[in-house]
Amino acid sequence: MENYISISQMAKLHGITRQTLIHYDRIGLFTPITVNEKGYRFYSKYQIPYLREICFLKNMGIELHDIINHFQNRSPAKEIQLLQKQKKVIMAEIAGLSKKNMYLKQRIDIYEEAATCAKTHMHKPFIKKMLFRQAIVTEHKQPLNMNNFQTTFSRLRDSFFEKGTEPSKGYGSLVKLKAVLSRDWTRGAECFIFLPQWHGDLDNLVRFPVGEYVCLYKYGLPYDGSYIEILLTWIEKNNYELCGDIIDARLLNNTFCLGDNSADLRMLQALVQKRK
Amino acid sequence: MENYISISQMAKLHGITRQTLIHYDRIGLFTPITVNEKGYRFYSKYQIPYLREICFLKNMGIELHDIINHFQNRSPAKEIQLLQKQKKVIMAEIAGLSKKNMYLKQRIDIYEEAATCAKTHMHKPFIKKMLFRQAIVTEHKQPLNMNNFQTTFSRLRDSFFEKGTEPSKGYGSLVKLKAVLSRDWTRGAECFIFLPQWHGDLDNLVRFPVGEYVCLYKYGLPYDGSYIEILLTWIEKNNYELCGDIIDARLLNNTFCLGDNSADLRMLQALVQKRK
DNA sequence: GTAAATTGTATGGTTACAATACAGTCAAGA
DNA sequence: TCTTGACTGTATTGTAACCATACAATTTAC
Repeated sequence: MENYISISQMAKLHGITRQTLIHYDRIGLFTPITVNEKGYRFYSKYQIPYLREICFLKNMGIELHDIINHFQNRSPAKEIQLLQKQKKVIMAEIAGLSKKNMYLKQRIDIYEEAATCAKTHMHKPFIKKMLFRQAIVTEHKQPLNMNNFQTTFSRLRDSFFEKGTEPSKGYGSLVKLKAVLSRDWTRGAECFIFLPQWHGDLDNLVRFPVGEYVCLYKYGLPYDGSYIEILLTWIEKNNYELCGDIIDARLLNNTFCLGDNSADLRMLQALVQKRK
Repeated sequence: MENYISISQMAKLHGITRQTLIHYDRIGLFTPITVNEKGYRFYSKYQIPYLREICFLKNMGIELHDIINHFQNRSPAKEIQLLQKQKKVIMAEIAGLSKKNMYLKQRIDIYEEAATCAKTHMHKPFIKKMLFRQAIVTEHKQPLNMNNFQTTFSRLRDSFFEKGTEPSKGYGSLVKLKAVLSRDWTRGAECFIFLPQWHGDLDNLVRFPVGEYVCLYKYGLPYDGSYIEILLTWIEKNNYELCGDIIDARLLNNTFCLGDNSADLRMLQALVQKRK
């Protein structure tokens, strides 16, 4: 067996294992050039480029099944087709992973804000510049109890998010401007979900303007008048005026606080401008 | 069972299947809030956010096993850790896929060149500007037969490429300048593999300069004097002069032409400049 | 001649379900 | 009341590309 290569040598030469070569033999992808009377597999030097090619295609993520088919009837033209097809697959995978990356970043950002900023600013209004944000919105089902909150949110979510996309930038409730003026906080109350990406025309779309917002971290349920009053008092005292609905954004997923609303961290955000 | 949600409804609400919920029940990831005397599973509305969270983490690519562990002892701080860890995983995956994408592009480029350009230019010298290229190189083992070609190439390959990286830009042989001058083509003959990416200091590195190359497509083995003569004659006639070793690059993997060297497409490339 | 290395086959495990088979349960219409 | 169809349960097999392991036979090295 001078000019033959044993299975372990062949495996070592390609950075794969003996098991893998046995597997390839079984599925008919790559078989030894000869087998002796004891059943030992022997490969030839000239099979090396073939196995390299198989390993290359495998490393490119092509399924063994497809590699087998490809080798049934191989030509440079067909190889180009196969590689181009796989390139598309890989680009689609990269696109998918990038999206996941974005969702993760958005979530992490929210949680980190909740973990750090909230401690220092708790219950005290402060000014913060907010970037442009979009949300989908719907009116809260009345009366405002936990059950209806759930229902409204679920419905809103299902109206937009297919499985796969995730509302990773958070969600919350709106205290409408007219509600503020009438001190009837839940009047026309709305529920929203921030959109993770830009979207054009949607009929229930809200665009939150860039600008200075008076913010306040708090725990508990939305539409809690006491915090809104604190916010309004601060705005008055500091010579600002309210320019729109007040956002009551939930920072932590409510699975962190089932049965304990005191752990439900939220952030009030009110767009303001200096009074002239 | 007024306020309960059946398994199929719950599945539909989350864009998953009944099977999946049964599976989650079995592995203890997400169990129904109650089971009736007939064994029917019933979920609660308040479990929806939990399942959403599970689906989110799952869609981010986190293993169910890790999600189970995470829910054993969950806190915002630990969730941040989990998400950041997953973000790193995903970024590593993107990096890996991008590399594959590059390898595929390089292969496709070579094959397309072989498929299109070769037909029009076959056996006729032409001028082409080449970009900067790097290769690792080693001397051919003498005598120059198929066996030694294989051996030299394998050894060169193994000296640099670990499993995972791929010599996707092609490889070939060098006809040394001194060999050309002495008309003894295989004198000091060398074997090289183009590097897919920039590399700094390597002891067997060759950098092929940017510049004008006289090229010629041909089939067959390297060190075939007749084609080199054609090239040299053309250079002379067109008032150029040879400025370095002649590259004999293999364009198609030799698995396309085992036992039929006439199908072995190669390209001679000789760096030249106009004679003053 | 013996010990160590290598080879063979066979089986179970991995992940997150999908598909299928088969039986029991439930609500609605004839 | 009976039947029909929709829904539920459990159980089993299959997926992809191997890895790990067990155990027996064979070869190689000393």
